[in-house]
Amino acid sequence: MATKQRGRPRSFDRETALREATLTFWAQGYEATSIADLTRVMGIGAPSLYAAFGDKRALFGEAVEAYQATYGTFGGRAMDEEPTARRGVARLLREAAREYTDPRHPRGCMVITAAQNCTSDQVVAALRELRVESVRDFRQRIQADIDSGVLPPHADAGALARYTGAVIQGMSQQSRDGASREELEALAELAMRAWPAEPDGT
Amino acid sequence: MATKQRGRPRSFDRETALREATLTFWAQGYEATSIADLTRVMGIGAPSLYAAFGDKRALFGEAVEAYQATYGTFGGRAMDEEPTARRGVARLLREAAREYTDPRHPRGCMVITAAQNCTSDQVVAALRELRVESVRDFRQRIQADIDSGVLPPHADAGALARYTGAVIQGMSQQSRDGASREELEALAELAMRAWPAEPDGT
DNA sequence: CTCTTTCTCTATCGATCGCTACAGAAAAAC
DNA sequence: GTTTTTCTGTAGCGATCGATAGAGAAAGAG
Repeated sequence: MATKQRGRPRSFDRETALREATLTFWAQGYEATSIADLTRVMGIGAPSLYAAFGDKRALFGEAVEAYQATYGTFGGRAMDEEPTARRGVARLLREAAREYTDPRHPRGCMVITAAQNCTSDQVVAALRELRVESVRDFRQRIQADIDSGVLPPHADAGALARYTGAVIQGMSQQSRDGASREELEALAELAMRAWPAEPDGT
Repeated sequence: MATKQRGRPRSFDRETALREATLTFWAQGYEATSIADLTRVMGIGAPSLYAAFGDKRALFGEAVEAYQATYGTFGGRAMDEEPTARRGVARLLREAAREYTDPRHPRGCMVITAAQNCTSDQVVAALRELRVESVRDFRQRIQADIDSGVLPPHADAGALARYTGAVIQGMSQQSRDGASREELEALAELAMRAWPAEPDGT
């Protein structure tokens, strides 16, 4: 694996370049980001970009993966670490308010925004699949709580899951439209009132 | 005003052409729609397009106006015709579920989707202003109900307004991701549970 | 050192972008 | 009919798009 490479080694750090590309795709979207934009922020020439990452679509794919592995982990962590679906979603929304307005990186969620108005069906479908998948995960988690009596039997797991996805997408859009962290936190707290109460009253 | 025009009259119907342009901008967004796309769906040549509408941005501006004057009227009508802000928003969300999934036109809301990932700051800002304005209108309507005792005094008009905007944007995105009318209706009904109750219990 | 391999830089490819000059066609004014 | 005005179709403008060919530079292998 780590065998000595022959020939001239690349003169830039691949991870750093990918991180810059990720931030640019996040801020501007897939199609609105040109190769010229990428070579500028990555600090490399076009041939180096193509040699290291394939083509624009492959680079975007790696950027989405890098996003999910870093900035996008808070959602899954909230759902995994909290004891119930309701608590998980409440924490996820609370943390999304902070993440989506963090001044250290672009606003909103890359998976939601980066492939909007994109002429490549393949790119559109890839990110849509990630969004649909996360709603499916919400649903399974909520249904488990209904089955085990943590949520009342009349609760609608599908509707709650889709509602949660919609609130997240709305928060992403609101953050891009200028909403502050405090405003999104108030929005998130309000959104949780739509949930049925758990037996212990939380 | 209706004086006889000299010279050759235009051979296409301006309204019809604008309607087709609106549907295309709605489906694909501002930047992803090329002049070639527009001339094809409008059935005219590029010089006719520029003579009748100015340039691409002016045509998009007219398309947004045409959208608001037709497909986009249901929201304002719901808020105007219902006696309270809560009832107005409930009806707005219910009707959005139908509008956003109507098979006779593109899915979702044009004002929300058409300027995403757009390199023209001017176009981005124009649609954002429309979105911010509608949240401001929600807020004023809700605050009036709080002041008159229709909603409880502890209600937060700003948070409720922003929450409403976020739910609408989330519903638009969910419709584009494949949600059905029935699914969006369930989502809308759930979203209304976050509202404080009115004195009459509705 | 020389040889081999790989990366980097310049320059550019064909395609498409928004947009328009120009000439001919069509209809009202006379 | 002729003249005048405006629209339409062809053809193409300069700029930018994603992507690459080819030559030179830089490192390990021998």
